[in-house]
Amino acid sequence: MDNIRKLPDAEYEVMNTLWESPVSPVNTAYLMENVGKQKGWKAPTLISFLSRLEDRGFIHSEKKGKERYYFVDSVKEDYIRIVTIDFLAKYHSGSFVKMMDLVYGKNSMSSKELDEMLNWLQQQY
Amino acid sequence: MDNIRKLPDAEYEVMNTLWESPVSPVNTAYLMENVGKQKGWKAPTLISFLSRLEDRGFIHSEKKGKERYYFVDSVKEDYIRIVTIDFLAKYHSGSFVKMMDLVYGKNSMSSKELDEMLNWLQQQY
DNA sequence: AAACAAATTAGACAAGTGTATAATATAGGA
DNA sequence: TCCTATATTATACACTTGTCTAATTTGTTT
Repeated sequence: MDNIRKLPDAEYEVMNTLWESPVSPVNTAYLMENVGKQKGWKAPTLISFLSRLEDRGFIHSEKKGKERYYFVDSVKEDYIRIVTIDFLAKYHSGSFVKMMDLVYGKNSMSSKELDEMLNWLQQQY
Repeated sequence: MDNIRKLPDAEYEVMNTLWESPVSPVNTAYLMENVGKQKGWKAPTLISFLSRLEDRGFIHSEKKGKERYYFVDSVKEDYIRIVTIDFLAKYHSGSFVKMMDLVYGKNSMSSKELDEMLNWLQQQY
C-alpha cells in the first residue's frame, strides 16, 4: 500500500488546482486558466502533467467532442496527511514538538499562533 | 539567497551521516561503513553523492595520501529549518495548527505528545 | 623499480521530471 | 463537403538523480 507516492512539484500544482476546483469535472482550458497561465506553461505541458497524474491513478479523464475533461479520484487531505507524516518521520523523528522547537527555537512563535495552538490543544484533551 | 535547495534523498542520507558524525573530517571508508553499507551502495556510488554535495557547497574535501577526507560546511538545524518552513508553507499555509489538525483530526494525538506540547507551549509564553 | 592492492576518478546510462514542437483530430462555418 | 481554427496526441529532449564499470592513482611490498 505504498503506491500513493509523493508527486513531483509541477504535478502537485495541477493536482492541487483540481482538488480546489469548485466544479468537477473540469477541462484543460479551466486548468490552463487556473494554473498553467501563472506557471507560464504551454497547453501540451499541462496536458502531459495531467496524463502522468492519470497514470498514477490520481485522476481519470473523458473526452467530450474535442475537449478532455478530468475527474478527481483522490482526496487531498489523505494525500497531505501521508506526505506530512513521512516528512515528520524523516526530519523530526516523528515529533511535532521537536519540529516546532527547531523552527521556533526559543520564544519566537507569534502570540497569535501560540493562542491558536493552545486552543487546539485544549480541544484535544 | 535561495541556493540552499532541498537535497535529493540519497544525498540527504549521506549529509545526515556527516552531520551526525562525532568526528570530523571523516573519510570514505567511514561513510561506507555508516551509511553506504546499509544502503547497499558500491563505493563509487557513495563518492558520487559526496562530490555532488561538494558541488552544492554543503561540504568540502581534501585528499590525504590515497584517501579523501570530508569536512562539513553546513549546519543541520539550518537546513532542516528551511526545509520545514518550505514544507509548512506548501502544504499547510504555513500553520502548525492546520498541520496538526489535518494529521490528528479529532482527538487522536497521544496524551504523551499532548502533554509534551502543552509543556512546550507554556515554556513559550 | 615492478607489481599489488586499495581507493579514487571518469564516464556512462536508465528512469524520472519539466517542457515543448510538430502532427493529428474534430467542431463549425463557408 | 471542404476549410479553418482549436484542442489533443505523439514525440522528443535536456537535466537531475541513482547507480555502476572501467580506468587511473598511489602507498606498500618484493
